[in-house]
Amino acid sequence: MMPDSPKDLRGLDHIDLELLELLEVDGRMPNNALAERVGVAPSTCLTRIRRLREIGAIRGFHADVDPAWIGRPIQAMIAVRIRSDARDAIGKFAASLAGIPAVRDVYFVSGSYDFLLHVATADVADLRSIITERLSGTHLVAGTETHLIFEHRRGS
Amino acid sequence: MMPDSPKDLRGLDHIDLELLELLEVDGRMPNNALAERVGVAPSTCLTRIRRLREIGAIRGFHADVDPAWIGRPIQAMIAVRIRSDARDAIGKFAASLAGIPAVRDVYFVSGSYDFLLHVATADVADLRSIITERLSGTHLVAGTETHLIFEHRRGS
DNA sequence: GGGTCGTTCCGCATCTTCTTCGGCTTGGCG
DNA sequence: CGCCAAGCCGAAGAAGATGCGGAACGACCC
Repeated sequence: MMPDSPKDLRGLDHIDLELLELLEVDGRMPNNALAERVGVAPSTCLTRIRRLREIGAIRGFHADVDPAWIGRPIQAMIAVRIRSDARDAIGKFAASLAGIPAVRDVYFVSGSYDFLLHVATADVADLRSIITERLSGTHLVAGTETHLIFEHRRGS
Repeated sequence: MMPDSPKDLRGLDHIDLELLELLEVDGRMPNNALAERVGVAPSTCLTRIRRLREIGAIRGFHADVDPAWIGRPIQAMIAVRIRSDARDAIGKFAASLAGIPAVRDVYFVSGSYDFLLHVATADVADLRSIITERLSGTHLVAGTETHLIFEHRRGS
C-alpha cells in the first residue's frame, strides 16, 4: 500500500525527497540535524546530499539577498519577443543577458513572448537603459513589455 | 574620490556588499573562507553575517532544487487579473496561494495583470486544476494567462 | 588639547560539526 | 546455501563555528 512513492522520481526515495524539502527551506541546516530529522546516520546523510548535488537534483546553495539592500530597489519583469527570423539565436542572446548584473532570472516561455527577464536595478534610468540598449537596441528583439514588480514572495 | 560608495545602501559598507555577493553565489561558503576573502577575522565575519540576517538584507539560505527531480517537471508562469471590485483582497488571496506546494514565486506587478505565479506541477492535469479550481474558480479572479516555462536560468 | 565613552575588530580557547574510512548488515542472484 | 554488490553505520581525526576579553580606533565633550 504505497501507491505514491515511485512516480517519475528517477531513483530518489522518500529520504532523498525529505532532504530536498528540508534543504529548500533551510539551506544551512547542519548535516547532523538533517540526518536526525530524516532518520539516517550523519555519514549516510552526507553521502546522499553529495549524490543529490552530483546528479543535479540540487543545483546549488544560495543566500536569498534582498535586492533593495544592495542598491537595487527597482524590480521588473520584462517580457521579450524575438524577431521571428532570428529565433535560432535566442539561446546565445539570453545567455548573454544572464551575464548582466541586474538580471536575476531568465524564463523561456511559450506564448506571445519568448522569454521573461526578472531584473533588479538601482533606479528607473538603469531599467530604461537595459530595455533600450540591451534589448530594443538589438537587432534580435522585436518587442518588449515591462511590468514593475511591487513585491516578490517565495512560495511555501 | 569614491563617488559610488554611499548610495542608498542603508549602513552597509563595501565588506557587507562583498559578503552578500559571495553568499548569493555560494550560500555554503565556510565562514573562514568568507572572512579571508573579504579581509576580516572569522569572528568579525560571523558577526557581520548575523547582522545582515537580522536587518533583513539576507532573507534566508535555500538549496536550489530542480523541480523536475521532485516530481514537478511542468513549470508555468500564470498571470492573474483580479476583479476590479475585489482589489483590496489581493494580499490575502495571494498569501493563500503562496501556501500551495506548486507555487514557487509570487510577483505582484503593474500592468494588465495583478500578479504572476511561478508554479511547478507534476503534470498538465495538476496545472489545469490549479488554474481552474484555485484561480478561475474563485470569485476574485477576473482572468488568467498561462505560459509554459521551457527553461529557467538564474542570472549572474 | 586631553580625556572619556562607545563601537568595532581581533585572537584565542572551546565546542560543535564535518568528513573519511573500515567494517557490518541487507538483499539479490547464481 | 554461499557469493556479490550496495548501502548504512559508528568512531576518530580534521575542520569549522562561536563566545569572550582585550585592544585599537574615532567621536565627542569638556
